Amino acid sequence: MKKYIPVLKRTQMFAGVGENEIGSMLSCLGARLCTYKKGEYVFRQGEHLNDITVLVEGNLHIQRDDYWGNRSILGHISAGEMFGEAYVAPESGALMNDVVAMEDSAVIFFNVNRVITTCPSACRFHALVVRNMFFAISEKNRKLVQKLNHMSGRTTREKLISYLSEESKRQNSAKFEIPFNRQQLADFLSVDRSAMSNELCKMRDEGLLEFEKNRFRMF
Amino acid sequence: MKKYIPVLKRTQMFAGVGENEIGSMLSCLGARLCTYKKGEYVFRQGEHLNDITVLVEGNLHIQRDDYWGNRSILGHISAGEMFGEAYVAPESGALMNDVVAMEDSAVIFFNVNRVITTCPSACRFHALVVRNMFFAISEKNRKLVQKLNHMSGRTTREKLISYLSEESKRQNSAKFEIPFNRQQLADFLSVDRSAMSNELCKMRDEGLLEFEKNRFRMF
DNA sequence: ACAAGTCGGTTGTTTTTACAACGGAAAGAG
DNA sequence: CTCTTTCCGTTGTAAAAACAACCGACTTGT
Repeated sequence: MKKYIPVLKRTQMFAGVGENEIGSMLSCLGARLCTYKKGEYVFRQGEHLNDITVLVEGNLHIQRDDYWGNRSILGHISAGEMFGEAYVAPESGALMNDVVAMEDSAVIFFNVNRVITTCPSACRFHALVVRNMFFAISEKNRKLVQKLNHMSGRTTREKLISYLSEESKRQNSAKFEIPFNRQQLADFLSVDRSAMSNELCKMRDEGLLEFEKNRFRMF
Repeated sequence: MKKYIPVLKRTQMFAGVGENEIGSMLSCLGARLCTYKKGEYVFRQGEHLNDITVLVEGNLHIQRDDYWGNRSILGHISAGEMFGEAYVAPESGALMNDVVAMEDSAVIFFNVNRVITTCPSACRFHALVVRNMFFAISEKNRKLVQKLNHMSGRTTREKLISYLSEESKRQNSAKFEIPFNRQQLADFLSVDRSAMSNELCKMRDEGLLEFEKNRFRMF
């Protein structure tokens, strides 16, 4: 497990904690290392989680099968990312997705109760980890709500307006750049790329905005 | 503030904490009570939050204006609900929405740093509050991810399949009930009610499922 | 320099959705 | 019981999106 401490140091969870401290916290946090061969399941649909996990090597797919067995990929996790933190609440019930190793991978499990209960002894940095975790989930939450707001528009135009308005506010300027190319933006908003491209151009022709590549300006 | 302790006792945040303990924790958590007349703003777009808040009386709207000033209602908060917890991370930036009192309301603010840092002295129940908060946002996170998955389908049918498959899995049965009527389900999935109703009937005619009111059965 | 690949815009067709309007069944109120 | 309201299915039409296919501009690698 020691060899992965440098990876852990760069995670949100351990932000601001030194390598030595991480090393001494591992047992306190109930850390366990598991490795998976390509194709093996890290989690299966129906399991109950009690651990927050960090992928320290490899990469994973989150996938789901619907009632009739049609599979879809919901996301992927790459090294340094945390996952499972949304399923650890006692009331959250069974996991609905599978998590599968796309290549040989290594995962560290942290018992959630050990993580969020600061030990009275030692562990000077435990409170910082709790804080990091809390803010990480909180921030993830915010992003999800925002994305949900963008996606709740009924038309492509509504979604674009919602997203671009937000980005303009966030960057506090009518001129701003977005971190997506067209395909990525379309995926983010769950719309068809060409239809979206079309809609953007219509909006430009109507004088609502201008753009060039990922640089936008609104009027 | 004391008069609202019974309300606080019923919140997620203080689940399992007695009224006496809540009373003695209030100062430790940096609690402040603010009241608002109908129409007043609790938060304004552009503010930075450092508090987790609980609405203890009245009800609030979350609303947003797009770049050209078109207002939309994103949600509402009723007594006992917690809000603002998604915006307290240092990196989360300015609030993008307004929160407005729909009737005379009372809100209790808790400083987030005081909440998530268990005080070394007293406060036997502080650790429980941290745990409650952590699980509350974790669970909210899970629900958001799930809803996002349902909404990322391109067609009404895809959204329905995603939602109903999930519900079937969750209730572990091909027969299950949903907690929505048609209009609520349509709103949840961000589609038109009549179009959705239509699609459900098509799926029924194709032999994929049966339903009656909010009772479903899948084949 | 050339080939291959990526990216973004455009167009036309088909499918799907939103929207509006209506009607019947059921539930609830007076 | 009757009136009103709510819920849900149905239909038709107009609007919008998905989809597929194509093109030109740029990049990248060889």
